[in-house]
Amino acid sequence: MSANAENVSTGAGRPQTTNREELIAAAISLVGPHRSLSTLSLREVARAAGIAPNSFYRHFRDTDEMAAAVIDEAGTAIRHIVKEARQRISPQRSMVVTSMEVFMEQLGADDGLLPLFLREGTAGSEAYKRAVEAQLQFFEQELTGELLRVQSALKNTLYEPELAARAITRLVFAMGTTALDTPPESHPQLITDTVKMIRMIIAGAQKLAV
Amino acid sequence: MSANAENVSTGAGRPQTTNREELIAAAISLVGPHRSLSTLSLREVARAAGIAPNSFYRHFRDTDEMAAAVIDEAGTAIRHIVKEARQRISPQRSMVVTSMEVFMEQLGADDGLLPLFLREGTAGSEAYKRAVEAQLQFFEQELTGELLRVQSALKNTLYEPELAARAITRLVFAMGTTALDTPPESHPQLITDTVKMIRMIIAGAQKLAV
DNA sequence: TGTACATCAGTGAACGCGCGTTCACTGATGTAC
DNA sequence: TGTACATCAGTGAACGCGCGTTCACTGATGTAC
Repeated sequence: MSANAENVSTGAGRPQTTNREELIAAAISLVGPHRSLSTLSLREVARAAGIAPNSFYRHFRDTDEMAAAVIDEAGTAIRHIVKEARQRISPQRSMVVTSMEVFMEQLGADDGLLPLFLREGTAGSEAYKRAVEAQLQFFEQELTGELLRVQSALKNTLYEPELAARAITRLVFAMGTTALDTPPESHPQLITDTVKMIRMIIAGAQKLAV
Repeated sequence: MSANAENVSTGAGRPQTTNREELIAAAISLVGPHRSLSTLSLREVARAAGIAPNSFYRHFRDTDEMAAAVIDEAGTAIRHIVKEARQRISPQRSMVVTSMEVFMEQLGADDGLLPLFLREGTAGSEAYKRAVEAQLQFFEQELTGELLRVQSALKNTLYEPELAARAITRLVFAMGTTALDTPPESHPQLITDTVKMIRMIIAGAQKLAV
């Protein structure tokens, strides 16, 4: 996906003054928190990146290929964020609350990668949706493991832990999508609400296991 | 919203051979289960309805106004479906299972109104999203009432019933959106999974109430 | 009953616009000799 | 060190297309007289 991402000089040729990364950045800044990638025009992206429209073809076959690269980048970035978030989790702080905080933090982050990701999972072409779905399943697996670890430490068992993880993941993403369209003042309330919902799911999975 | 919906003859004039309803129907058939209303062009809709492009203006100010009418219609239709579904609920059949069945039935229905509704709630303009959000809150209220009724009959109490209703609603819509992009063979599995998730939420709300 | 008229859905032609895409070209670079 | 050359990102001009929108027009109808 990123064979051409580095400014490699293999042999000869005029060096790139614009590269794929810059076009991707231009695309991300253009879509902002509310537009969909599929509404971007080639000329618009080229304009934002400061190149002639036809120069776009030096980097991508078409806008679909660029959109795939953008989603790829967003997925990578989000995986990295999740990894980082896991290191914030400590015995003192609830995993659920910490994760939600990180999630909402990222919703408002300047790079806008999480909003982009949430959006393309529901709008966007088949290919985008598949990319997002793959990431979601990755999160679900991680969360399943995390749930089992915590619960077994507490000597609890869970009913269908994969389903519980799936419910939590989908719910959080749904609430996150809602948050995109509500003012930031309402976000703390949204977080506490979502945390309560997650607690219901976990409590229910415990209860049904008995 | 539907002042001109009937073929009223007030005074005089050439009678309509095409009306708003036909344009709305054309729009619905064009978007199908996967396209978004916002990608429809005026000319495309006019073509599908068999009128000249400029005739479109006899019925709607622009495509946005038509889209609003489409969502309005979808909302009305879905409210009607919900009402009908409630009559299928009996002491013998679980409310949760019955509702999910109706929901999935509508996902595959020919008119495609529910898919349209799910889609515009996440894609689509601000105005569409507000329309969908309003319907969602309506569902949540209904479900809260339903939950309280059933649980009090069972001598149970619930922790934050509104939140439980909200979690269930959002989860069902999220799973429904997923179902739109998966083959029908996988739908039975999706239904049983979603039913289990709903049971977790209800069980959790019961447990946390103690 | 007959006629003039207002109403109004629908029309064909035309407009300017942004779009994706193509073409032949430029010119800076690293490499081979 | 100098020169010829292959490479390749970037360019300006041009294309045909579908779009939203406007204009002046048509013609079927119900109503007033």
